[in-house]
Amino acid sequence: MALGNDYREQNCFLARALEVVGERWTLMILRDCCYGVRHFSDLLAHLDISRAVLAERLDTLVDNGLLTRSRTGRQVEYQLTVAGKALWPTIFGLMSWGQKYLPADHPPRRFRHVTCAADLDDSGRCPDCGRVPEVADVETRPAVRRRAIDRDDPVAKALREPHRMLTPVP
Amino acid sequence: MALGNDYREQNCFLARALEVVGERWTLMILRDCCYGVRHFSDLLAHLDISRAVLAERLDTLVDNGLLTRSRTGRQVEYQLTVAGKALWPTIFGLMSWGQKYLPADHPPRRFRHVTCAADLDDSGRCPDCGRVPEVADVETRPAVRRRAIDRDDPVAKALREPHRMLTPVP
DNA sequence: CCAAGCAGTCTGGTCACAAGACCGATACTG
DNA sequence: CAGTATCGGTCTTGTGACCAGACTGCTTGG
Repeated sequence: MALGNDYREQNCFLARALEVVGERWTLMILRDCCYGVRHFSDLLAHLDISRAVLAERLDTLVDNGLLTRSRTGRQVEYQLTVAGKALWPTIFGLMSWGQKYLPADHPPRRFRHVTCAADLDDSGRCPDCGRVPEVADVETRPAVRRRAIDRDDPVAKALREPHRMLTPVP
Repeated sequence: MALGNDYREQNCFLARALEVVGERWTLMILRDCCYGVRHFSDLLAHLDISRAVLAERLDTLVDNGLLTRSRTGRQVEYQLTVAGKALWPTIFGLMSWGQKYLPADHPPRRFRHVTCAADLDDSGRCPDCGRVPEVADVETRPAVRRRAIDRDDPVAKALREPHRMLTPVP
């Protein structure tokens, strides 16, 4: 969060965490990685972020051990590490908080524990087995009523069908 | 998050949530409110934030229904609404994520469910009753080993003793 | 009335971000 | 092999956010 004062602070790990994931776009990037997005160009198209900022964010995520970077042919692949995957409950928590307490004009995307086939509750827990499932065991489905105006990048298109988290998209 | 593009996006409540709480300092302010901090000057001293930014953040938090503002005598009091309190699990989640996955040089502050007298686990759940307690039912205690250099504002001093969340501090 | 404390607002300089041009490395194509 | 497309960046320029600190205006106590 390198903006002058970087939350240097009293015994607080919230400040530490925000130095890594508190910058603009970072959580959105991680959300997409949870969906299974792995390529620079896909993130670019899906997020409407500037190239420079995306490159910088990916750098700090790799540096801090939330993503790995690897070359496969002409593409570069970004993948979540264990630390990165561990942020999923937080991301999900923010999402369902927003859905519950903020006015919005679009219906919510749904998330389901695949092994129990039950939709997650507000805190990301599966009502059937009572546990908070790993990202890998979650499937996401588009909202029930589709929004009128929809994005048109490859990632958005792929996510119009049910999709297992972390599996490659598009 | 009013920086040009404000995450205007496909069916995603994460973007919506980040527009409200994704800006620099916002989550730190809410954390302090969870601790029970209620006055402008206390936040100012505890966070080392600029006055202008603090005023702006408090404005948007009040506007979005996370805090209420009221005058009591010469002071102004900020208090968490239901929506604001509902963010506690997310804040706690980020904190324990940071504690688990980020290197740091200081020991963690502890949080305990008062009715069960048990320390919360990573996901903010009480291992005894198995539920995620409300903020109001949580007590925070300073880290076991005190850090060498410590802050010296009223809030920091108050939090050197065990403290029930949401009860006034300092 | 005066002084003090609190909660802001104002100002000037610095830094981050947006948008888009440009660059280099790696394939594919003829 | 040269030419070209694609991908993943870097560079540049303008705009807006943030920081530090001075200043203001309201409320209360003496």
